[in-house]
Amino acid sequence: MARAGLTGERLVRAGAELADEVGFEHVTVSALARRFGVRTASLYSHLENSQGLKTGIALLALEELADRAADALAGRAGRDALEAFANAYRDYAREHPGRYAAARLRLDPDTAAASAGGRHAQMMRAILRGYDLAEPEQTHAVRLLGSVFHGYVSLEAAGGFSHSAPGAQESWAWVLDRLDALLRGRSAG
Amino acid sequence: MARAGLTGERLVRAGAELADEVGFEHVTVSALARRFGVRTASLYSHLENSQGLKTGIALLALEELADRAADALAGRAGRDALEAFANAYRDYAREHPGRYAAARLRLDPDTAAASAGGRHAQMMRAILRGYDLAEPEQTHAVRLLGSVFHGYVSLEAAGGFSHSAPGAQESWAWVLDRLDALLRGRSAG
DNA sequence: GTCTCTTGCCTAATAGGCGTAGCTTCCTGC
DNA sequence: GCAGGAAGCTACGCCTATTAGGCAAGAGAC
Repeated sequence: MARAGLTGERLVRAGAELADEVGFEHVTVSALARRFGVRTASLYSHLENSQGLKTGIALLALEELADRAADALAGRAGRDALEAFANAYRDYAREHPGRYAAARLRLDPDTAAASAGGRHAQMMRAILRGYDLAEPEQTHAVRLLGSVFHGYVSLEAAGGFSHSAPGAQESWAWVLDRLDALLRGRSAG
Repeated sequence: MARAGLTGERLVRAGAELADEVGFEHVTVSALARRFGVRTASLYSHLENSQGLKTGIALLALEELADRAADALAGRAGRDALEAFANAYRDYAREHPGRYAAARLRLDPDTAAASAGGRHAQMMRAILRGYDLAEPEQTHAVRLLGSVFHGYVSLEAAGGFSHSAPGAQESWAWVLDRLDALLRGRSAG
């Protein structure tokens, strides 16, 4: 019988594609097996279990998102960096809704510590170096940025902004502008 | 046989309690039936299906949350209103994590239109009357508030703020303060 | 070119969730 | 005291998750 060439890596990668197509909550071991033309049970040599698959997709997404954000940040500072970073987030979520949802999966502390999650926080702090914030304000600001980015992106993904004017893009630009002003400590504009 | 006294209403209510106890994603028709000491199939006289149960819980949560927010808002304006509203959101999410998660369920357009979702938007606009924002800024601001509240609350619920100083409460106060300044059009403070 | 051994995918089987069909039994109105 | 409907039941079919054990394809030794 022709072998399908399954590996943990390939399964996670295919799982991520599946997530983008059908939604992260519909990623199942069975669906993944179907995609490879293989029996469900066959995946268990390469996967701990269903949860492990989901965790793998989450880790992949966190890594990809961190890579994109890092690229976007390269050579930028201040408002420029803020916007590039924010857009990296939003674009990733729009292009890869399933992966983005996966990235929000609650990980156990050890897994989380070994994930790219830390890079995300580091990058936000790097952006904030362009503004003048000492601790504990800097931590507060990291949390604010995380909240706004995640909140906006997930409300947009849920369709919250799609049935009213103005468009989601305009509000996004306004939000980033106001956020920049807020961090600079001024706001009239 | 002793009747359990099932009704759609009671099932949804019990489903909401179950959600708070075990998490919204673990609410199942079977678990609900067990809770009533009844066979799974018996619930289908009162429930369309599993999705209908979840939708019911979502609608209940939206309603409850709107009621709380309305209470919090009564007699307040400006910054006071902003903080009361924000705290109503956060407190509800902390007391009822399962219900809060349910409230984020994506509803089909008709259901969404008939839900308390509109009240939420109306209340945000009411708060913004205390600030000086014309359209389209007002809509942008509604989206910003929604993003920050939802984003902060969901990151906090995911444990994102629990393993570092300062505490989530302090950041929350800072965020509300900055948000108020941002909306007022000033920010040094 | 054959032997054998590992590995990769298979079948079989259990357990649990969702949902439908059709049955029984209790309660109510008359 | 009976007819009819509502409430919950049994039985079933299908889907997903997961474990255990089997067999054959391909790799390396000779």
